[in-house]
Amino acid sequence: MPEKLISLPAWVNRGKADLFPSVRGMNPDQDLSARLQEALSNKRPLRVKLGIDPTGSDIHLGHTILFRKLRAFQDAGHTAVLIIGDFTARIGDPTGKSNTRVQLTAEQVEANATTYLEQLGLGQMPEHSLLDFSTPGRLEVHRNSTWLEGLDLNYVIGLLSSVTVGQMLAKEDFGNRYTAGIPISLHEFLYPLLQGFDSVSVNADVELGGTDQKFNIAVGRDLQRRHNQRPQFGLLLPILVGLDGVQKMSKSLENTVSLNDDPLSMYSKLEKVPDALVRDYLTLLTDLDYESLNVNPRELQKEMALAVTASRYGWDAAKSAQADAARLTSGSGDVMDADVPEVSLAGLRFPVKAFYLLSAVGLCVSSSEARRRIQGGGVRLEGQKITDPNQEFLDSRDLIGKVLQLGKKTFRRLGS
RNA sequence: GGGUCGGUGCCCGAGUGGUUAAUGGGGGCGGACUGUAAAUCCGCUGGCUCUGCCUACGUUGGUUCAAAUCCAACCCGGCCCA
Repeated sequence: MPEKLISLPAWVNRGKADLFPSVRGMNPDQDLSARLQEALSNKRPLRVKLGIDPTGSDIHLGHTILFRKLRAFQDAGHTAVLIIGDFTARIGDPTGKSNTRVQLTAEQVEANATTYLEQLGLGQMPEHSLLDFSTPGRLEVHRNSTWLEGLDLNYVIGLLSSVTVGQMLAKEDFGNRYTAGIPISLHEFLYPLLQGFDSVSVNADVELGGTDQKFNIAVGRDLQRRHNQRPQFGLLLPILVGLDGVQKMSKSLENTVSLNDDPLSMYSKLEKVPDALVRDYLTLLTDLDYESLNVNPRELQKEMALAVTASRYGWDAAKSAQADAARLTSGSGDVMDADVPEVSLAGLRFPVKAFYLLSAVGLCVSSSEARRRIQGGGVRLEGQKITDPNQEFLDSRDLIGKVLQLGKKTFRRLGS
């Protein structure tokens, strides 16, 4: 053993759930550290692929752990290859129940893609940008319709022949659904193949994904081999558990922190994350070192919330969000100068009843719900509990500038 | 294509002619407690500027004073057979 083994850099390892292949040795096809070494000596950056499905318009913290890893590769001099799954999104992945399958139009998909890129930092101030958009050679953005749209049937059949039904059913979620009698549409079998074909199309060296992507990324390796490419490495990161502390962070489960949340909401949500999650959030969403931090669980929550908010909005904004959160929930009613999201009262006809105000302002989705909230004792105006849903406010001057509170964590400042 | 079972509120799941906006559980939300947590306890959980009105049990029609409950057709799914 003349050469000594190189170890994987810390920035690759941080938060890593799985890496394959990961045979320790000098072989750059089997050992990612050797591949990184090779890239360095050949001065040929690796092509690191990450695919996103523009099915929604919001990026949440669950997505950002992948983007952070992608950014780490960029910062180490490699090329981030971002694939917008506009083609696949248009078809609509019918996972789960069949009746809610939403067909997105090309326009919707395009609009989503645009807002995604903006949230990732396109055209934003570089210092809080998730990805590096400005350094030449560090980012490629592709839409997979470019190569998927024109695929002919012969070719598709060829793709299909490369995987067996048994292999598909061995995939955990297909297998579970199959045995549970939950419908699987045939075209869902096409998804892993199309995603794999993306890897071929961009000649990826590494593909990033959540742990649920192992199968798809492995299919990509098979297809690359069939196309005489060097198969990619799969670098898997954990699926972030959402605010409920149980299920994965997902918009449909309403347990997300969105990148677009204002600093106060972001901080407030994060500082009450279940204790068991704080460590994961710290390692996956910040650069802080867990071991070096305060051991008091409450303080840990706060430090984590502060750091995550800061990574998005900067330390000043995060600190003032923290201060506002403390003031708003202390119950002192000292709420006057807190930086609370403002809602306009324009368009309201006075006199206005309390429950109507609540729904008009968007704090409750329906006026029936607003009535219930008030009857349940969860609504305050300027710290003062409102008890009668039919309480009337005669003039907008009675309301403007005041803070309306729903429950413990939702606040709106009433503006003109 | 044939047989068979099934489609109920955010989810699961009762209800098989009449106080049924529809039992129960989960989840969610609000309150108390607390660390703004967990656990626990209590309440709420279709819509409507609401003492009343409206819409709901796959869809559409029908029977009936009255249907989620009966009938018909259709749509969708599971399983078995081809």
